Amino acid sequence: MYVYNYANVCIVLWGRIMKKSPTIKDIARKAGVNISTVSRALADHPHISEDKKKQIRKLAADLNYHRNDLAKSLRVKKTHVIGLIIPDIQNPFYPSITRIIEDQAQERGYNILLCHSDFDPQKENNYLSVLLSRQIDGLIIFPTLKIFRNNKRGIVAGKKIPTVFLDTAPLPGIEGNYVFTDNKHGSYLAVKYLLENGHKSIVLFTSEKGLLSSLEQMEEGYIQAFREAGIRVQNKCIFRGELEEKKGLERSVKKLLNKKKSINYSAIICNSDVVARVIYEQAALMDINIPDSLSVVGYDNTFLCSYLDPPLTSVHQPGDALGHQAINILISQIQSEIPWQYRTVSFTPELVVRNSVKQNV
Amino acid sequence: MYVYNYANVCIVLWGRIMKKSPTIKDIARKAGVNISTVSRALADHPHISEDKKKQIRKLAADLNYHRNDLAKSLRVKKTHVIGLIIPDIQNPFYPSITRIIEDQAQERGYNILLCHSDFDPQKENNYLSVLLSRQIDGLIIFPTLKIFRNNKRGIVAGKKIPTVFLDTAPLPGIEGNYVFTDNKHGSYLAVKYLLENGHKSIVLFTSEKGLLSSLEQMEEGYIQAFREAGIRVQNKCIFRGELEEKKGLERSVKKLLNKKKSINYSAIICNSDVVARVIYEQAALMDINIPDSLSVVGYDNTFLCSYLDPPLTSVHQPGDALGHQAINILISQIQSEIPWQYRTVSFTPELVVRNSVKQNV
DNA sequence: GTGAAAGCGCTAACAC
DNA sequence: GTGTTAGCGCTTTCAC
Repeated sequence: MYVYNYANVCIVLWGRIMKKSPTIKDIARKAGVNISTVSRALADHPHISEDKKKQIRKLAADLNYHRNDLAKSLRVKKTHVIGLIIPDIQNPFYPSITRIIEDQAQERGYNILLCHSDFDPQKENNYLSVLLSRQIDGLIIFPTLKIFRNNKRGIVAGKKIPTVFLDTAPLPGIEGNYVFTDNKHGSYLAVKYLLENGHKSIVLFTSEKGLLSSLEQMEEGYIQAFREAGIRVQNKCIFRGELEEKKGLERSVKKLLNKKKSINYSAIICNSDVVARVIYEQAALMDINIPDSLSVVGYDNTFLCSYLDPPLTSVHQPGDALGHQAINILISQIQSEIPWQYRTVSFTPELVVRNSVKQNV
Repeated sequence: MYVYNYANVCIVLWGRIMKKSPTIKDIARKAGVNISTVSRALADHPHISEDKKKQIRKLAADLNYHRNDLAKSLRVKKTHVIGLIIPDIQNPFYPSITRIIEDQAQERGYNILLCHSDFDPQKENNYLSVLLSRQIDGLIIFPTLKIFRNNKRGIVAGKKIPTVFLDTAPLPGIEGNYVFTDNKHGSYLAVKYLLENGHKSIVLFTSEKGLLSSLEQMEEGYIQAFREAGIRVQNKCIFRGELEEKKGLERSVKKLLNKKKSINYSAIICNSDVVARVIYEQAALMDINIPDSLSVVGYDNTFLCSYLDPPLTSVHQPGDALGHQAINILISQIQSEIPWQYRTVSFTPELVVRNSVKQNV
């Protein structure tokens, strides 16, 4: 590719003459004023005469001028870009959160860099590194727990970028804003409901230990509900599957359903509606009837619930509210001119009963 | 906010001493070399001795150095950022496309700025302007048709940013890459299938004239199918609803269903599965049975289809393939060192038959 | 193999 | 009210 600079106006590219993007310098030359005057006029600075402002704005429009935000950001040390790291936009829990975050951000002059982590600490770390290089003003993340262990004095902590941790209970010693659902209570509700309906052997579908705060919390709630009922929890009823990718999830679900012969559980509590969906699919293939021979409780209460057959009983997480809080808190911190007091917002989940649990076993 | 620069190492902020992000200058000073040496070492330039490289890399890691990409981008005139403008991530057609685009981009060193247009030309324009200011290297957009009329010599065209137009048949005189489904054929298939099943009065649910290329195409296919069958199309069978926002869509659907008494149509062809879903919802409220008193054909063949009751017959659009093509073409153009030959890729849709159409009327 | 220096486009402190 | 100028952090050309 051959590029020649020609009088600061054109570039000869591939033999064709193309316009170089105009800069304030070009506008200044045409208007016969200094570049700082242009800069001020376009920023609607008070001490510039209205005439000049009008003239300069017209010139800018005529030239199809667009400010180079890179230069501005480099200078003022603010990018108005927010990094958003979610597990996977294809999980129906995330689109509404993403949409709300983007809408609010846009309204307040920020843009969103979208990243998918798949709950994979390594992907998460890579993105974090990229986002820091890009000088994001703030970060919203559904973090794995490893991020805290690996990066305590590392990426997030070291750079002190305003951060909202979503779906994570506060971690001792880690400063940051936390917005989450009380997942301990969520699983507690699910277990309690199942126990009340006579279920005894209830599996909790979760992941490898120490992956996600929300899952650790769910385990606690699960255990607590049993304890309150005076029932001992068997270790094998906590099932650790692979959540990271679709194939892995299917494999795990198959494995779990095969175990039904040995451990005769009657119900599964999932950590998301997506897991429940896979259970429905695999159960159908194995001729296991839901809810007659297997009860299922989902998590998130996404619109999948009403479309599944039978409709899925699920623990409602207020996705919209989580997104709202996250973006508002983040922008507040970014724009705060006084020392920031970190916020923790938690929501209480509710059980939404549909028809995937067998009554009065 | 009071900020003091102190020896280029620390900043006193809100009374606390905070580390300023280290720059290559800091590394250079510590290593006792010139900043250009550091720059070269970190870029793995060939003419730097291995010893120095090692030393400098270690120093960078120790300082938790992250290159300032703003400065780099400003200098090299490449941001490695791609703008993605989609209507709404909450429509289940878009998450998989988005995911694929982001994945491929990330793999090749690009990041995605996510924008929601809601098919609103004004929002679209605003985002375009923002993205240009941000100096994106490329753009993927589901455009409204107005963009072409308003910006022929304007935003997109004027700046010559590599662009992939998604879901739009090529527009005469507008250069760019086009990736789309042959929606003319899609609606043709739907009408043909309905006619074969004895339906006579078939409504096409579309939007205001001239909003989207895909909808204009659908109209053509719709008309063609009738013409081939020797049936005259009545104007009132092309229904123009509001797609932009949820409330508007519901209102339009209600209006259309109310018309069933006057125009006794037996089937509706939707321009998306989401529209079909709203029809299902409203029909249920109005005690209209699907498919007995109303047949519905969806569009996109998203996973909604199998979850709706009865399962929705829908025209399949290969979302994944669209996303794949779009991002690959875009990055190819961005990285091309020779004059770019614009590409047009179209996919042929298929009708996926389920149970939402009454047979042999 | 390494250093010196220019400059990307912009803002803002300082001058008048 | 407007001009001059330094400098954000980086890459890259040109010396040596």
